[in-house]
Amino acid sequence: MAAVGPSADVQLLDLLGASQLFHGVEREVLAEVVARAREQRAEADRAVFTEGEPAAWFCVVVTGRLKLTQLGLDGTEVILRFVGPGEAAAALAVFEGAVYPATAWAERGTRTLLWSRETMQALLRAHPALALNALELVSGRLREVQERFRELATERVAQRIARALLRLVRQAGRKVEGGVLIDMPLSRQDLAAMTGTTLFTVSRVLSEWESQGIVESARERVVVKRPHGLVALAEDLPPSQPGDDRQ
Amino acid sequence: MAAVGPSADVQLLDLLGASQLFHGVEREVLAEVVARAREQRAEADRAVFTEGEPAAWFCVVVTGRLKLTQLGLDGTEVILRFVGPGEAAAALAVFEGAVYPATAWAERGTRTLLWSRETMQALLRAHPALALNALELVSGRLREVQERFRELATERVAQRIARALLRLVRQAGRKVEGGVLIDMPLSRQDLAAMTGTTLFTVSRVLSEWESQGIVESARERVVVKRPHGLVALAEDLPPSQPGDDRQ
DNA sequence: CGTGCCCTTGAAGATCTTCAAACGCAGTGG
DNA sequence: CCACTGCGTTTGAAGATCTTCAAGGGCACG
Repeated sequence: MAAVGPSADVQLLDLLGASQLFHGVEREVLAEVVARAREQRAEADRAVFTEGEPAAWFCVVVTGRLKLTQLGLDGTEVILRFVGPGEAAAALAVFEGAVYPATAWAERGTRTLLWSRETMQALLRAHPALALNALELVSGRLREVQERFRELATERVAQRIARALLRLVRQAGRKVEGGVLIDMPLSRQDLAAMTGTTLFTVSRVLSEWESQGIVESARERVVVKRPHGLVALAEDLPPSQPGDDRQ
Repeated sequence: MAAVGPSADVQLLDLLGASQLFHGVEREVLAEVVARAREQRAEADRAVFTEGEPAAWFCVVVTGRLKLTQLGLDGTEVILRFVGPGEAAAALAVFEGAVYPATAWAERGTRTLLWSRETMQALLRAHPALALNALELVSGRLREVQERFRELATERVAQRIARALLRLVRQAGRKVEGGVLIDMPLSRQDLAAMTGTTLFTVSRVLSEWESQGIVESARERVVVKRPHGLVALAEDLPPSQPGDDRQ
């Protein structure tokens, strides 16, 4: 872990200035925020922070990605969401609770900015605009989790997997020949942990969709070939035809 | 709907002063807040606000209770939570989004305080302490929904029903002879909508628990006779003995 | 070239939903 | 006062959905 040097400041200012939490705050405040940050390269296979531990650091991803998980009583892992560049993690821990409500796993090569809980709370108190941004941030996240809760409560597995893939396309989609690649390592187990099912069921569903030409999948890799097909499945509409996806 | 008269001010000041959103703010601010509120008696069988409609009012319950629901695509109703006296509803709608993310149904005799979206946002901007309270409020709610999400994703129906009952005991429990009454009209369908199952399954589970002496239930009414029994079910522990509950 | 990890597939079965029928209590109106 | 009626509830039976367990395949990486 190292203090942020002046050379990195410009990039970081841009990153934070475009982030939901810090957007719209004055340049001088942003400079103060950057000055108080510590940068860290996350080590692979080690959690950046761990569910249940005292909340010490607020976190913004610079490059790479975090995976936020919770553990069920029986040890089943649930994936809450992925955190990409410019996005914040551990907001809850710092704004409200005393412990992290989730564990954060870093992809290889992930770099993060960290602020201590105390620093973050001081910044919020000193700059009301920041507190309002934080309120918006957390509110948006609440809306999203409530929606996922409703989906989990009312929809079948295939439908939920379709939704998960569509979210991932929006979040990490990259156009490739013949479709949209979800540009991150994504195992069947990951998809299962996102949708409240098992890796076996995910495997079966993806195989079925592959035979219908909706997706193409390999080891930790999914390409969505016909997004409209997934939308139809997610919205529980009559299945679309292969031709429906041309634009 | 009527402006709040001076005679009601003292009670309302107490109620708001003790609420999560307004606690700790200065008396004069609180007075301003009350002055800007409108009080409303909710009509039975009519929604106080409706999912998907433009967010116009922020809401705090004075007496009675609101039931917040969402609709699934197929019309299945999901209950997000209940809102009691001093608690806020439609926080999301006002702090972040443009539309209500849920529908609010009032119990008979429910009275609410309402602030327009614009008023609420002006108050937040004018009083940073209020924004920090709001941040804490929404953060706490996010933590709670994430936990319920995990439960829905990892636990069996009976376990989730046990948890729902324990939450209701905490929220609306009233000691009665032989147990704790959940002091509100609570149908099997309600419990099903809280836990992502069907009223039939809830009925079967409650019948089973009744035969074990854990609960006693009637039409829209549940008495928890052995809370520890429910805790054991919720935590997936070996079943407790009837004697375990004496204090 | 082996080894580990992820993935696939089948079969069996648990869990839960769906549908149908009927019960019983509460409130209503005769 | 009583029958009627509506609504929440119960219960059984059938079956859909999904999980669990087992076995094996295949790709990437060392």
